[in-house]
Amino acid sequence: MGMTNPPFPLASANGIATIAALIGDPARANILSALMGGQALTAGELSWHAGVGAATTSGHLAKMSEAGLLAMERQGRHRYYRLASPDIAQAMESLMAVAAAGPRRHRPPGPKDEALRTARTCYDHLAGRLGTKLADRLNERGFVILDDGGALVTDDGRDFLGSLGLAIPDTGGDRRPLCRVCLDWSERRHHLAGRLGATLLACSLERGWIARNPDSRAVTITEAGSKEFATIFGITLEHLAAK
Amino acid sequence: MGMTNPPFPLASANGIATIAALIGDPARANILSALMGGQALTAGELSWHAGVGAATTSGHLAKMSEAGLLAMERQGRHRYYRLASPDIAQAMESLMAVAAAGPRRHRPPGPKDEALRTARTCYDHLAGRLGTKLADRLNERGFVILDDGGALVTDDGRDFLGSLGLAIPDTGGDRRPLCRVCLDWSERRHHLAGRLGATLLACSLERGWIARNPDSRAVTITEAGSKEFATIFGITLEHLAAK
DNA sequence: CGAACGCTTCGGCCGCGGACGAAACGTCGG
DNA sequence: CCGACGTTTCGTCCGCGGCCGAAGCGTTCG
Repeated sequence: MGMTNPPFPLASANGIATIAALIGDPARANILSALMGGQALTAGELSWHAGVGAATTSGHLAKMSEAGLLAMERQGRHRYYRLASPDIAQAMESLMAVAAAGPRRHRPPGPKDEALRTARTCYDHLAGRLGTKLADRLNERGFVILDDGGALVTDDGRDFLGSLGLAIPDTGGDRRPLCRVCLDWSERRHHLAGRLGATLLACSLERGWIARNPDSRAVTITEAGSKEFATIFGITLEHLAAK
Repeated sequence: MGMTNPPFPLASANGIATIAALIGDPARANILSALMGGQALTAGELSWHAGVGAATTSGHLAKMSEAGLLAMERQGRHRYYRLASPDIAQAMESLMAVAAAGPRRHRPPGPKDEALRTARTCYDHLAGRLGTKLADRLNERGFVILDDGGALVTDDGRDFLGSLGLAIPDTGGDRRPLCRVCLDWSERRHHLAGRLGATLLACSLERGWIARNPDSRAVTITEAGSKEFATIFGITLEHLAAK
Protein backbone atom coordinates (compact mmCIF):
# COMPACT_ATOMS: atom_id res chain seq x y z
CA MET A 1 0.00 0.00 0.00
CA GLY A 2 1.33 3.40 -0.93
CA MET A 3 -0.21 5.20 1.97
CA THR A 4 2.31 6.05 4.62
CA ASN A 5 1.68 6.21 8.31
CA PRO A 6 -1.50 7.84 9.49
CA PRO A 7 -1.64 11.58 9.86
CA PHE A 8 -2.47 11.16 13.51
CA PRO A 9 -1.87 13.88 16.08
CA LEU A 10 0.62 15.79 14.00
CA ALA A 11 2.85 16.76 16.89
CA SER A 12 2.54 20.48 17.26
CA ALA A 13 -0.65 21.01 15.29
CA ASN A 14 -2.70 19.73 18.16
CA GLY A 15 -1.18 22.20 20.57
CA ILE A 16 -2.03 25.03 18.21
CA ALA A 17 -5.60 23.89 17.99
CA THR A 18 -5.90 23.81 21.76
CA ILE A 19 -4.64 27.36 22.14
CA ALA A 20 -6.60 28.72 19.21
CA ALA A 21 -9.79 27.06 20.40
CA LEU A 22 -9.40 28.84 23.70
CA ILE A 23 -8.99 32.20 21.99
CA GLY A 24 -11.75 31.30 19.57
CA ASP A 25 -14.65 31.74 21.94
CA PRO A 26 -16.19 35.23 21.89
CA ALA A 27 -16.36 35.57 25.65
CA ARG A 28 -12.77 34.46 26.07
CA ALA A 29 -11.60 36.64 23.20
CA ASN A 30 -13.17 39.61 24.93
CA ILE A 31 -11.40 38.71 28.13
CA LEU A 32 -8.06 38.41 26.41
CA SER A 33 -8.64 41.64 24.52
CA ALA A 34 -9.39 43.43 27.76
CA LEU A 35 -6.17 42.07 29.23
CA MET A 36 -4.28 43.32 26.19
CA GLY A 37 -4.53 46.65 28.00
CA GLY A 38 -1.63 45.35 30.03
CA GLN A 39 -3.15 45.64 33.48
CA ALA A 40 -4.37 42.82 35.67
CA LEU A 41 -8.14 42.80 36.09
CA THR A 42 -10.42 41.10 38.59
CA ALA A 43 -12.70 38.24 37.66
CA GLY A 44 -15.67 40.56 38.09
CA GLU A 45 -14.33 43.16 35.70
CA LEU A 46 -13.49 40.48 33.20
CA SER A 47 -16.99 39.11 33.52
CA TRP A 48 -18.25 42.52 32.46
CA HIS A 49 -15.88 42.66 29.50
CA ALA A 50 -16.77 39.12 28.49
CA GLY A 51 -20.47 39.88 28.45
CA VAL A 52 -21.42 36.71 30.28
CA GLY A 53 -22.27 35.86 33.86
CA ALA A 54 -19.77 35.49 36.69
CA ALA A 55 -20.13 31.74 36.80
CA THR A 56 -19.41 31.31 33.13
CA THR A 57 -16.51 33.72 33.31
CA SER A 58 -14.97 31.80 36.16
CA GLY A 59 -14.96 28.67 34.03
CA HIS A 60 -13.28 30.48 31.17
CA LEU A 61 -10.64 31.92 33.44
CA ALA A 62 -9.90 28.52 34.91
CA LYS A 63 -9.42 26.98 31.49
CA MET A 64 -7.18 29.71 30.21
CA SER A 65 -5.12 29.67 33.37
CA GLU A 66 -4.60 25.96 33.17
CA ALA A 67 -3.52 26.28 29.56
CA GLY A 68 -0.92 28.83 30.58
CA LEU A 69 -2.55 31.78 28.88
CA LEU A 70 -3.34 33.65 32.07
CA ALA A 71 -1.62 34.19 35.37
CA MET A 72 -3.61 34.71 38.54
CA GLU A 73 -2.81 36.50 41.74
CA ARG A 74 -5.12 36.65 44.71
CA GLN A 75 -5.46 39.82 46.64
CA GLY A 76 -8.00 39.91 49.42
CA ARG A 77 -11.28 38.69 48.09
CA HIS A 78 -10.36 39.59 44.56
CA ARG A 79 -8.51 37.55 42.06
CA TYR A 80 -6.46 39.43 39.54
CA TYR A 81 -5.84 37.92 36.15
CA ARG A 82 -3.31 39.02 33.57
CA LEU A 83 -1.76 37.65 30.40
CA ALA A 84 0.81 35.06 31.39
CA SER A 85 3.51 36.24 29.00
CA PRO A 86 4.34 38.64 26.18
CA ASP A 87 4.11 35.69 23.80
CA ILE A 88 0.38 35.56 24.40
CA ALA A 89 0.09 39.23 23.56
CA GLN A 90 2.04 38.73 20.38
CA ALA A 91 -0.19 35.88 19.31
CA MET A 92 -3.22 38.09 19.87
CA GLU A 93 -1.57 40.80 17.82
CA SER A 94 -1.01 38.55 14.85
CA LEU A 95 -4.56 37.34 15.02
CA MET A 96 -5.71 40.95 15.05
CA ALA A 97 -3.66 41.59 11.95
CA VAL A 98 -5.30 38.67 10.19
CA ALA A 99 -8.76 39.63 11.37
CA ALA A 100 -8.27 43.22 10.27
CA ALA A 101 -7.03 42.16 6.86
CA GLY A 102 -9.93 39.81 6.32
CA PRO A 103 -13.14 40.48 4.42
CA ARG A 104 -14.14 44.06 5.02
CA ARG A 105 -16.60 43.66 7.83
CA HIS A 106 -18.77 46.69 7.39
CA ARG A 107 -17.61 48.44 10.55
CA PRO A 108 -18.66 52.04 10.99
CA PRO A 109 -15.95 53.46 13.27
CA GLY A 110 -17.83 54.80 16.27
CA PRO A 111 -16.54 57.55 18.54
CA LYS A 112 -15.31 54.87 20.89
CA ASP A 113 -13.15 53.44 18.18
CA GLU A 114 -11.85 56.89 17.42
CA ALA A 115 -10.38 57.21 20.88
CA LEU A 116 -8.68 53.86 20.41
CA ARG A 117 -7.28 54.96 17.10
CA THR A 118 -5.71 58.05 18.61
CA ALA A 119 -3.82 56.39 21.44
CA ARG A 120 -4.14 53.10 23.22
CA THR A 121 -2.07 50.50 24.96
CA CYS A 122 -1.11 47.34 23.19
CA TYR A 123 -0.30 44.96 26.04
CA ASP A 124 2.69 46.80 27.49
CA HIS A 125 3.44 49.44 24.90
CA LEU A 126 1.77 52.28 23.00
CA ALA A 127 -0.26 51.93 19.83
CA GLY A 128 -2.59 53.97 17.67
CA ARG A 129 -1.55 57.22 16.06
CA LEU A 130 0.54 58.13 19.10
CA GLY A 131 2.38 54.83 19.00
CA THR A 132 3.13 54.96 15.30
CA LYS A 133 4.14 58.63 15.37
CA LEU A 134 6.50 57.91 18.22
CA ALA A 135 8.13 55.18 16.20
CA ASP A 136 8.39 57.50 13.21
CA ARG A 137 10.06 60.25 15.16
CA LEU A 138 12.60 57.99 16.82
CA ASN A 139 13.36 56.57 13.42
CA GLU A 140 13.75 59.96 11.71
CA ARG A 141 16.20 61.06 14.34
CA GLY A 142 18.25 57.93 14.00
CA PHE A 143 17.54 56.65 17.48
CA VAL A 144 16.06 53.48 16.19
CA ILE A 145 16.32 51.93 12.76
CA LEU A 146 13.05 50.71 11.37
CA ASP A 147 13.93 49.00 8.18
CA ASP A 148 11.00 47.31 6.71
CA GLY A 149 9.99 45.12 9.56
CA GLY A 150 13.25 44.99 11.44
CA ALA A 151 13.97 47.18 14.43
CA LEU A 152 17.18 48.14 16.19
CA VAL A 153 18.13 50.67 18.82
CA THR A 154 21.19 52.66 17.83
CA ASP A 155 23.90 53.89 20.17
CA ASP A 156 22.54 57.40 19.66
CA GLY A 157 19.19 56.04 20.68
CA ARG A 158 20.54 54.62 23.90
CA ASP A 159 22.17 57.94 24.69
CA PHE A 160 18.98 59.82 23.94
CA LEU A 161 16.91 57.57 26.13
CA GLY A 162 19.53 57.79 28.82
CA SER A 163 19.27 61.58 28.70
CA LEU A 164 15.58 61.19 29.40
CA GLY A 165 16.43 59.15 32.43
CA LEU A 166 15.33 55.99 30.71
CA ALA A 167 17.57 53.02 31.14
CA ILE A 168 16.14 50.07 29.32
CA PRO A 169 16.20 47.14 31.70
CA ASP A 170 18.67 44.57 30.60
CA THR A 171 16.94 41.50 31.99
CA GLY A 172 20.02 39.40 31.36
CA GLY A 173 18.96 35.91 30.48
CA ASP A 174 15.57 37.04 29.29
CA ARG A 175 14.69 36.10 25.76
CA ARG A 176 12.43 39.12 25.43
CA PRO A 177 13.45 41.25 22.45
CA LEU A 178 14.86 44.66 23.20
CA CYS A 179 13.06 46.28 20.37
CA ARG A 180 10.60 44.78 17.99
CA VAL A 181 7.89 46.15 15.81
CA CYS A 182 4.24 45.38 16.21
CA LEU A 183 1.68 45.77 13.48
CA ASP A 184 -0.84 48.40 14.45
CA TRP A 185 -4.30 47.15 13.50
CA SER A 186 -5.85 50.60 13.22
CA GLU A 187 -3.02 52.39 11.42
CA ARG A 188 -1.86 49.37 9.46
CA ARG A 189 1.70 50.45 10.16
CA HIS A 190 4.29 49.53 12.72
CA HIS A 191 4.84 50.81 16.20
CA LEU A 192 7.50 49.96 18.76
CA ALA A 193 7.20 47.00 21.08
CA GLY A 194 9.65 44.87 23.00
CA ARG A 195 11.41 46.10 26.12
CA LEU A 196 11.88 49.53 24.54
CA GLY A 197 8.18 49.90 23.89
CA ALA A 198 7.40 48.75 27.40
CA THR A 199 9.80 51.28 28.87
CA LEU A 200 8.29 54.13 26.87
CA LEU A 201 4.78 53.27 28.01
CA ALA A 202 5.79 52.84 31.63
CA CYS A 203 7.59 56.16 31.57
CA SER A 204 4.67 57.98 29.95
CA LEU A 205 2.35 56.67 32.61
CA GLU A 206 4.64 57.37 35.55
CA ARG A 207 5.29 60.92 34.47
CA GLY A 208 1.62 61.56 33.89
CA TRP A 209 1.89 62.20 30.16
CA ILE A 210 -1.00 59.87 29.51
CA ALA A 211 -3.75 58.37 31.64
CA ARG A 212 -5.46 55.04 31.33
CA ASN A 213 -9.12 54.79 30.58
CA PRO A 214 -10.83 52.53 33.11
CA ASP A 215 -13.06 50.65 30.67
CA SER A 216 -11.01 50.40 27.53
CA ARG A 217 -7.51 50.20 26.21
CA ALA A 218 -7.68 53.81 25.05
CA VAL A 219 -5.43 56.28 26.85
CA THR A 220 -5.92 60.03 27.03
CA ILE A 221 -3.07 62.46 26.64
CA THR A 222 -2.83 64.85 29.57
CA GLU A 223 -1.92 68.51 29.27
CA ALA A 224 1.50 67.79 30.65
CA GLY A 225 1.85 64.98 28.17
CA SER A 226 0.72 67.13 25.30
CA LYS A 227 3.54 69.53 26.14
CA GLU A 228 6.19 66.91 26.66
CA PHE A 229 5.42 64.94 23.53
CA ALA A 230 5.73 68.17 21.58
CA THR A 231 9.03 69.29 23.07
CA ILE A 232 10.72 65.93 23.34
CA PHE A 233 9.42 64.14 20.28
CA GLY A 234 7.91 66.91 18.19
CA ILE A 235 4.48 65.34 18.24
CA THR A 236 1.58 67.74 18.60
CA LEU A 237 -2.08 66.98 19.09
CA GLU A 238 -2.75 67.91 15.49
CA HIS A 239 -0.53 65.09 14.39
CA LEU A 240 -2.80 62.76 16.30
CA ALA A 241 -6.14 64.08 15.08
CA ALA A 242 -8.27 61.85 12.91
CA LYS A 243 -7.60 62.55 9.28
CA MET B 1 -26.24 53.98 37.46
CA GLY B 2 -22.46 53.79 37.37
CA MET B 3 -22.34 51.12 34.70
CA THR B 4 -21.30 52.50 31.37
CA ASN B 5 -22.43 51.24 28.01
CA PRO B 6 -22.73 47.50 27.51
CA PRO B 7 -19.67 45.49 26.63
CA PHE B 8 -21.27 44.40 23.40
CA PRO B 9 -19.28 43.25 20.37
CA LEU B 10 -16.03 44.90 21.34
CA ALA B 11 -15.11 45.90 17.81
CA SER B 12 -12.04 43.87 16.95
CA ALA B 13 -12.34 41.20 19.62
CA ASN B 14 -15.05 39.49 17.67
CA GLY B 15 -12.94 39.28 14.57
CA ILE B 16 -10.16 37.66 16.57
CA ALA B 17 -12.55 35.10 17.94
CA THR B 18 -13.77 34.24 14.46
CA ILE B 19 -10.27 33.64 13.15
CA ALA B 20 -9.08 31.81 16.24
CA ALA B 21 -12.15 29.59 16.26
CA LEU B 22 -11.33 28.56 12.71
CA ILE B 23 -7.78 27.66 13.67
CA GLY B 24 -9.03 26.07 16.86
CA ASP B 25 -10.47 22.94 15.33
CA PRO B 26 -8.04 19.98 15.21
CA ALA B 27 -8.84 19.08 11.62
CA ARG B 28 -8.47 22.65 10.44
CA ALA B 29 -5.32 23.13 12.48
CA ASN B 30 -3.85 20.10 10.76
CA ILE B 31 -4.77 21.53 7.39
CA LEU B 32 -3.18 24.87 8.17
CA SER B 33 -0.10 23.18 9.57
CA ALA B 34 0.26 21.17 6.41
CA LEU B 35 -0.01 24.35 4.37
CA MET B 36 2.70 25.92 6.52
CA GLY B 37 4.98 23.88 4.33
CA GLY B 38 4.50 26.66 1.83
CA GLN B 39 3.18 24.66 -1.07
CA ALA B 40 -0.37 24.52 -2.34
CA LEU B 41 -2.05 21.17 -1.71
CA THR B 42 -5.14 19.56 -3.17
CA ALA B 43 -8.30 19.02 -1.19
CA GLY B 44 -7.61 15.32 -1.18
CA GLU B 45 -4.14 15.68 0.26
CA LEU B 46 -5.46 18.04 2.86
CA SER B 47 -8.17 15.59 3.74
CA TRP B 48 -5.44 13.09 4.48
CA HIS B 49 -3.55 15.58 6.62
CA ALA B 50 -6.72 16.59 8.43
CA GLY B 51 -7.54 13.04 9.34
CA VAL B 52 -11.21 13.36 8.41
CA GLY B 53 -13.29 12.43 5.38
CA ALA B 54 -13.37 14.30 2.11
CA ALA B 55 -16.82 15.72 2.74
CA THR B 56 -15.86 17.14 6.09
CA THR B 57 -12.63 18.51 4.73
CA SER B 58 -14.45 20.28 1.95
CA GLY B 59 -16.60 22.08 4.47
CA HIS B 60 -13.55 23.17 6.43
CA LEU B 61 -11.84 24.44 3.32
CA ALA B 62 -14.89 26.42 2.31
CA LYS B 63 -15.11 28.10 5.69
CA MET B 64 -11.47 29.00 5.82
CA SER B 65 -11.51 30.30 2.27
CA GLU B 66 -14.48 32.50 2.96
CA ALA B 67 -12.78 33.89 6.03
CA GLY B 68 -9.77 34.81 3.93
CA LEU B 69 -7.40 32.31 5.48
CA LEU B 70 -6.97 30.22 2.36
CA ALA B 71 -6.70 30.93 -1.33
CA MET B 72 -7.91 28.43 -3.90
CA GLU B 73 -6.88 27.77 -7.45
CA ARG B 74 -8.49 25.18 -9.68
CA GLN B 75 -6.38 23.14 -11.95
CA GLY B 76 -8.01 20.40 -13.93
CA ARG B 77 -10.10 18.34 -11.60
CA HIS B 78 -8.01 19.31 -8.64
CA ARG B 79 -8.37 22.29 -6.38
CA TYR B 80 -5.22 23.61 -4.87
CA TYR B 81 -5.36 25.41 -1.56
CA ARG B 82 -2.66 27.53 0.00
CA LEU B 83 -2.37 30.04 2.82
CA ALA B 84 -3.85 33.31 1.64
CA SER B 85 -1.06 35.53 2.96
CA PRO B 86 2.14 35.60 5.01
CA ASP B 87 0.12 37.16 7.81
CA ILE B 88 -1.67 33.88 8.28
CA ALA B 89 1.62 32.07 8.52
CA GLN B 90 2.87 34.51 11.09
CA ALA B 91 -0.25 34.07 13.19
CA MET B 92 0.29 30.32 13.11
CA GLU B 93 3.89 30.86 14.16
CA SER B 94 2.97 32.89 17.21
CA LEU B 95 0.40 30.31 18.20
CA MET B 96 3.07 27.64 17.89
CA ALA B 97 5.31 29.65 20.16
CA VAL B 98 2.56 29.88 22.76
CA ALA B 99 1.69 26.21 22.43
CA ALA B 100 5.33 25.17 22.73
CA ALA B 101 5.83 27.32 25.79
CA GLY B 102 2.76 25.97 27.50
CA PRO B 103 2.54 23.17 30.03
CA ARG B 104 5.11 20.56 29.12
CA ARG B 105 3.02 18.15 27.15
CA HIS B 106 4.82 14.89 27.66
CA ARG B 107 5.97 14.57 24.07
CA PRO B 108 8.56 11.91 23.30
CA PRO B 109 10.30 13.20 20.18
CA GLY B 110 9.87 10.46 17.61
CA PRO B 111 12.16 9.91 14.63
CA LYS B 112 9.70 11.81 12.51
CA ASP B 113 10.09 14.82 14.74
CA GLU B 114 13.83 14.46 14.52
CA ALA B 115 13.77 15.06 10.78
CA LEU B 116 11.67 18.15 11.35
CA ARG B 117 14.11 19.39 13.94
CA THR B 118 17.01 19.12 11.54
CA ALA B 119 15.58 21.08 8.65
CA ARG B 120 12.09 22.02 7.61
CA THR B 121 10.19 24.73 5.85
CA CYS B 122 8.29 27.32 7.82
CA TYR B 123 5.79 28.65 5.32
CA ASP B 124 8.22 30.17 2.80
CA HIS B 125 11.53 30.04 4.61
CA LEU B 126 13.83 27.60 6.37
CA ALA B 127 13.57 26.49 9.97
CA GLY B 128 14.98 23.87 12.29
CA ARG B 129 18.69 23.54 12.98
CA LEU B 130 19.50 24.45 9.40
CA GLY B 131 17.43 27.60 9.56
CA THR B 132 18.84 28.79 12.86
CA LYS B 133 22.42 27.97 11.89
CA LEU B 134 21.98 29.90 8.67
CA ALA B 135 20.82 32.91 10.63
CA ASP B 136 23.78 32.57 13.00
CA ARG B 137 26.33 32.45 10.22
CA LEU B 138 24.93 35.42 8.37
CA ASN B 139 24.93 37.29 11.63
CA GLU B 140 28.51 36.34 12.55
CA ARG B 141 29.75 37.57 9.21
CA GLY B 142 27.95 40.86 9.54
CA PHE B 143 25.58 40.26 6.65
CA VAL B 144 22.56 40.63 8.83
CA ILE B 145 22.27 42.11 12.28
CA LEU B 146 20.25 40.03 14.68
CA ASP B 147 19.98 42.14 17.75
CA ASP B 148 17.73 40.61 20.26
CA GLY B 149 14.63 40.23 18.18
CA GLY B 150 15.33 42.84 15.55
CA ALA B 151 16.72 41.96 12.15
CA LEU B 152 18.38 44.04 9.46
CA VAL B 153 20.25 43.29 6.28
CA THR B 154 23.51 45.22 6.06
CA ASP B 155 25.05 46.64 2.91
CA ASP B 156 27.68 43.94 3.14
CA GLY B 157 24.85 41.47 3.30
CA ARG B 158 23.30 42.77 0.12
CA ASP B 159 26.65 42.55 -1.63
CA PHE B 160 27.17 39.02 -0.40
CA LEU B 161 23.77 37.88 -1.54
CA GLY B 162 24.29 39.63 -4.84
CA SER B 163 27.53 37.72 -5.31
CA LEU B 164 25.49 34.54 -4.91
CA GLY B 165 23.24 35.74 -7.65
CA LEU B 166 20.49 36.48 -5.20
CA ALA B 167 18.69 39.73 -5.68
CA ILE B 168 16.05 40.13 -3.06
CA PRO B 169 12.86 41.13 -4.82
CA ASP B 170 11.92 44.66 -3.98
CA THR B 171 8.15 44.31 -4.32
CA GLY B 172 7.74 48.05 -4.19
CA GLY B 173 4.46 48.82 -2.51
CA ASP B 174 4.45 45.56 -0.67
CA ARG B 175 4.26 45.80 3.05
CA ARG B 176 6.07 42.53 3.48
CA PRO B 177 9.14 42.94 5.68
CA LEU B 178 12.48 42.48 4.00
CA CYS B 179 13.93 40.62 6.90
CA ARG B 180 12.27 39.54 10.06
CA VAL B 181 12.96 36.90 12.62
CA CYS B 182 10.67 34.02 13.34
CA LEU B 183 10.73 32.03 16.55
CA ASP B 184 11.75 28.47 15.85
CA TRP B 185 9.51 26.18 17.90
CA SER B 186 11.94 23.30 17.98
CA GLU B 187 15.15 25.22 18.61
CA ARG B 188 13.52 27.95 20.67
CA ARG B 189 15.73 30.45 18.89
CA HIS B 190 15.29 32.72 15.93
CA HIS B 191 15.67 32.04 12.26
CA LEU B 192 15.31 34.34 9.27
CA ALA B 193 11.98 35.07 7.66
CA GLY B 194 10.59 37.88 5.54
CA ARG B 195 11.54 38.33 1.92
CA LEU B 196 15.15 37.44 2.70
CA GLY B 197 14.14 34.13 4.24
CA ALA B 198 11.86 33.41 1.31
CA THR B 199 14.64 34.11 -1.16
CA LEU B 200 17.05 31.81 0.65
CA LEU B 201 14.57 28.96 0.65
CA ALA B 202 13.61 29.44 -2.98
CA CYS B 203 17.25 29.50 -3.98
CA SER B 204 18.08 26.38 -1.97
CA LEU B 205 15.27 24.51 -3.66
CA GLU B 206 16.01 25.72 -7.17
CA ARG B 207 19.65 24.84 -6.94
CA GLY B 208 18.87 21.44 -5.50
CA TRP B 209 20.55 21.99 -2.16
CA ILE B 210 17.53 20.66 -0.39
CA ALA B 211 14.52 18.59 -1.40
CA ARG B 212 11.01 18.67 -0.08
CA ASN B 213 9.48 15.71 1.64
CA PRO B 214 6.12 14.84 0.12
CA ASP B 215 4.27 14.15 3.36
CA SER B 216 5.75 16.56 5.82
CA ARG B 217 7.37 19.90 6.18
CA ALA B 218 10.75 18.31 6.69
CA VAL B 219 13.34 18.83 3.96
CA THR B 220 16.35 16.67 3.27
CA ILE B 221 19.73 18.09 2.46
CA THR B 222 21.09 16.75 -0.79
CA GLU B 223 24.74 15.90 -1.39
CA ALA B 224 25.13 19.00 -3.48
CA GLY B 225 23.51 21.00 -0.72
CA SER B 226 25.72 19.49 1.90
CA LYS B 227 28.73 20.71 -0.04
CA GLU B 228 27.38 24.16 -0.80
CA PHE B 229 26.20 24.89 2.73
CA ALA B 230 29.69 23.97 3.92
CA THR B 231 31.61 26.12 1.43
CA ILE B 232 29.29 29.10 1.31
CA PHE B 233 28.05 29.28 4.88
CA GLY B 234 30.41 27.02 6.79
CA ILE B 235 27.63 24.74 7.91
CA THR B 236 28.44 21.03 7.94
CA LEU B 237 26.14 18.11 8.59
CA GLU B 238 27.67 17.69 12.01
CA HIS B 239 26.41 21.09 12.95
CA LEU B 240 22.95 19.87 12.14
CA ALA B 241 23.05 16.56 13.97
CA ALA B 242 20.84 16.07 16.98
CA LYS B 243 22.77 16.95 20.10
C1' DC C 1 -19.31 8.11 -24.64
C1' DG C 2 -19.26 5.83 -20.38
C1' DA C 3 -16.54 4.93 -16.32
C1' DA C 4 -13.39 6.46 -12.86
C1' DC C 5 -11.94 10.18 -10.22
C1' DG C 6 -11.87 14.59 -7.40
C1' DC C 7 -14.48 17.57 -5.02
C1' DT C 8 -18.68 19.66 -3.25
C1' DT C 9 -23.52 19.72 -1.51
C1' DC C 10 -27.18 17.78 1.19
C1' DG C 11 -29.37 15.55 5.18
C1' DG C 12 -29.17 13.63 9.55
C1' DC C 13 -26.90 12.10 13.68
C1' DC C 14 -24.63 13.07 17.93
C1' DG C 15 -21.49 14.88 21.27
C1' DC C 16 -19.00 18.74 23.11
C1' DG C 17 -19.09 22.79 25.52
C1' DG C 18 -21.06 27.36 26.69
C1' DA C 19 -24.80 29.46 29.19
C1' DC C 20 -27.33 30.20 33.53
C1' DG C 21 -29.24 29.69 38.58
C1' DA C 22 -28.45 28.04 42.92
C1' DA C 23 -25.49 26.99 46.41
C1' DA C 24 -20.87 26.66 48.65
C1' DC C 25 -16.51 28.89 49.90
C1' DG C 26 -13.64 32.66 51.43
C1' DT C 27 -12.86 37.50 52.65
C1' DC C 28 -13.85 42.01 54.37
C1' DG C 29 -16.80 45.39 57.14
C1' DG C 30 -19.57 46.68 61.01
C1' DC D 1 -20.34 37.15 64.70
C1' DC D 2 -23.29 38.17 61.02
C1' DG D 3 -24.31 40.00 56.56
C1' DA D 4 -22.58 41.73 52.11
C1' DC D 5 -19.63 40.80 48.49
C1' DG D 6 -16.48 38.43 45.17
C1' DT D 7 -15.52 34.10 43.27
C1' DT D 8 -15.90 29.30 42.40
C1' DT D 9 -18.39 24.75 42.03
C1' DC D 10 -22.28 22.04 40.71
C1' DG D 11 -26.14 20.54 37.97
C1' DT D 12 -28.78 21.23 34.04
C1' DC D 13 -30.24 22.64 29.63
C1' DC D 14 -29.68 23.30 24.86
C1' DG D 15 -27.82 24.86 20.53
C1' DC D 16 -23.93 24.96 17.48
C1' DG D 17 -21.01 22.53 14.67
C1' DG D 18 -18.14 18.49 13.32
C1' DC D 19 -18.63 14.06 11.29
C1' DC D 20 -20.17 10.78 7.90
C1' DG D 21 -22.75 8.47 3.80
C1' DA D 22 -25.04 9.27 -0.29
C1' DA D 23 -25.90 11.87 -4.12
C1' DG D 24 -24.66 15.58 -7.51
C1' DC D 25 -21.47 18.07 -10.57
C1' DG D 26 -17.34 18.73 -13.35
C1' DT D 27 -13.06 16.79 -15.33
C1' DT D 28 -10.10 13.37 -17.31
C1' DC D 29 -9.10 9.10 -19.47
C1' DG D 30 -9.72 4.79 -21.99
